[in-house]
Amino acid sequence: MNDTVPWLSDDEQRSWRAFVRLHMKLSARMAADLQAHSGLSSADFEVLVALTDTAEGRVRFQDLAREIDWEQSRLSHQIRRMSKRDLVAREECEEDGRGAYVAITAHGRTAIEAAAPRHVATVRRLVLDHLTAEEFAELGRLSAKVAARIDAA
Amino acid sequence: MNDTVPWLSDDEQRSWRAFVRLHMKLSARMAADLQAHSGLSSADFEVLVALTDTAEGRVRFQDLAREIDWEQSRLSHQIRRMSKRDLVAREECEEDGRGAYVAITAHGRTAIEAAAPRHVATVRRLVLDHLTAEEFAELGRLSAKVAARIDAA
DNA sequence: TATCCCTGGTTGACAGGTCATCTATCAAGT
DNA sequence: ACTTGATAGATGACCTGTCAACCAGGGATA
Repeated sequence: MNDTVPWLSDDEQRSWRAFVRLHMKLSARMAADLQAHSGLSSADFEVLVALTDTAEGRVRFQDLAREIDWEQSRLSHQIRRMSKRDLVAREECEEDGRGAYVAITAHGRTAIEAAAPRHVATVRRLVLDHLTAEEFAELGRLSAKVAARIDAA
Repeated sequence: MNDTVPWLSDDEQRSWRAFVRLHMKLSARMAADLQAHSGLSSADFEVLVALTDTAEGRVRFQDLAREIDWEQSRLSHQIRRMSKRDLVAREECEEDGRGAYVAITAHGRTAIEAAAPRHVATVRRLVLDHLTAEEFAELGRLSAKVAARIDAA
């Protein structure tokens, strides 16, 4: 089995490690910054963004899970915890007795609106400021290219 | 405060989301694959790689933590769990009564040697195969560039 | 309406991570 | 020796994520 899989070359190895390292540092920093300044975790933020992206401010569990690419049960746990903090609320689903809606609360809306500007500023400070517009666009293009094929691979 | 922070443009937003999305999918897939085929978590893998990278197969806690950029306590917990599974062992430090070494066990070595080829294959299948050599090098270059400045920012 | 399976969502147990706090040892200065 | 402060690492509480098992409501079929 070992024979059929060529190891990474030195250059490839360097690139790969840089890539992994960037993701590690970035997600750690962004999460810490968000938590410290707005009291929201990355998970909270992601859910709230998805909710504000919809017109009605409420979505079916399934749809939300698909939208942010999470497992069902992860979302279920997360929503339970967020409910306790009054960031979102569960609502019954009239059309389907099994289903349920997740709705953003007024408090949740306040929280994300307060958090968003700083979040954007952080993205700029940690990433955008260090790249030219072309470089950042290229990073996006390459990311999209790979991401699109990951599901199939 | 809102006024001083320009929102992301549509293009920037697209790039950023693609970037984040790639990270999410990739780490999820790699972790699942590793776990399923070798019984190791990403955390286990990272620790074992760092240990095999050293000549003696053992390192001081501090050095290991710095090497893989983890918090002290995270490493401590992780090593305790890995010890129970006989992947690593704690060893006393003669030079410094406070210190301790983490050493890879024979079983740990076997485990990582079994896991590595498939891991590399997965990196190839999910990422390298979808990019040209130039594109991948560029991805590495951009990652390194940003990562280098994150600590200071 | 009884039976079957499918689907939407929940739950409990457990691994992983962070934070604050604790213990033990070292290294200086007195 | 004796305090004092810094350093190495451990620990407990608590939050997050995964997995597998579960429960309840649809929808079809007989």
